Amino acid sequence: MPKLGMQPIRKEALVKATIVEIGRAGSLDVTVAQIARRAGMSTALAHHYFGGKEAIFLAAMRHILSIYGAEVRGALAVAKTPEARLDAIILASFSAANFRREVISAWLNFYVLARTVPGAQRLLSVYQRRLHSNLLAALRPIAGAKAVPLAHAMGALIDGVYLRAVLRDGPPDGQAAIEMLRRYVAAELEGRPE
Amino acid sequence: MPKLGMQPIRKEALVKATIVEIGRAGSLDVTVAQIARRAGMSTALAHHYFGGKEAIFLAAMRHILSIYGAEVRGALAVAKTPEARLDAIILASFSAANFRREVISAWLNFYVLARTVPGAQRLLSVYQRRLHSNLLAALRPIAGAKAVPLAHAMGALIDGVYLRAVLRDGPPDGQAAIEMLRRYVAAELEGRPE
DNA sequence: TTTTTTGTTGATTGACGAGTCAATAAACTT
DNA sequence: AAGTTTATTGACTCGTCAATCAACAAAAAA
Repeated sequence: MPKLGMQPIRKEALVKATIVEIGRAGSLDVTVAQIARRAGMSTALAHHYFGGKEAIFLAAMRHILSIYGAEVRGALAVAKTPEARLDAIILASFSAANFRREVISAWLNFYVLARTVPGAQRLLSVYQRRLHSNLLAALRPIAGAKAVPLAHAMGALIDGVYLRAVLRDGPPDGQAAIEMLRRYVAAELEGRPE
Repeated sequence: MPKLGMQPIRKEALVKATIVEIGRAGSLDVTVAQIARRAGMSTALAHHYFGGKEAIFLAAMRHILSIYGAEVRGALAVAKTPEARLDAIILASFSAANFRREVISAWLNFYVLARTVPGAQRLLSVYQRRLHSNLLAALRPIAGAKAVPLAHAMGALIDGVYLRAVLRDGPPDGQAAIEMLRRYVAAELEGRPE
């Protein structure tokens, strides 16, 4: 029963299954068989479409980062003031779509993957640079010379909150994370400038 | 030529070798054979002394956390004011001993390990609770009601800085990290209290 | 001196997992 | 209708690795 045009459907199913399985396992120790089973196909088919495990992982990572990127872009598009833009980035970073157990778990493991696989390293760098430049663009008009160090600190803080969310059990608290970030920004901005 | 009292020596060698190997590999995908070879013994001996791979990992993790803990304790002992205590924690967190490539890499991977292995989870929780209570004790007298959220944020920020250090290549910049933390604390504290 | 304890390893086992292949089948092309 | 491309899988290969075992050696205890 070979219906045609299966490729994109299968690939998407595999990518989503990969994220779920990494979330479940809590590590990259996930077999192609597990992923394929969850996606409802044989391991051979998974290999057929992606060529190898690493390619599957990279596709899953790209998927997560692209969703995050799209969400940030969307929120930035409607934000008119620098303050609103900054808040948009914060909100997108901890939105229900991104700040979910499995996604965070996958994201942590992609950090580990980036230590080994150059492709993953590159993807993560892109994400970090984009985050940084978005933060900087929003901060420059309102934070003056503080903008650069503040952007760095915010990036690190966001990553740190993600990291900690993964360890606690129970659902991650996006609202608390958002408040933590807002509080920090407010503290830095209300001080005397320069 | 069985000299006696080898156990502690062998164990220590294995623990150190484990940290090095995890740092090199950038992941927990390290074989017992690799660890044993670096420690200068056979795999069978490694199993003999530790019983299994997981126990070796846990011992390595305990080792890293205990060094960090000792350093914090030492620095706190000589700090007299709350400000000095806070700074002591910051300094210890990014000291030359702890803020090293292999150690950071191992530490990141222990975070991943904690998602799977209850023993690792427990160790990490202990570390986090201790860090939090140390921060809180130092902050309470100088930050008032802000102390609790500030302590949470500092913990997350420290973790985030660690996380980011692992991705950049080249040696991690402890000085920059220290300045980031100090700047953060200063910003939060200089605002009007409460 | 026999026995027990501690140290040590080469060789082996047993499991598991990534990737390949050959084969089957249905759709599209010519 | 014959040929080609796409979809799909069960079975297999090959490598790796954690863990175990049997054996040997030397020190300490009996």
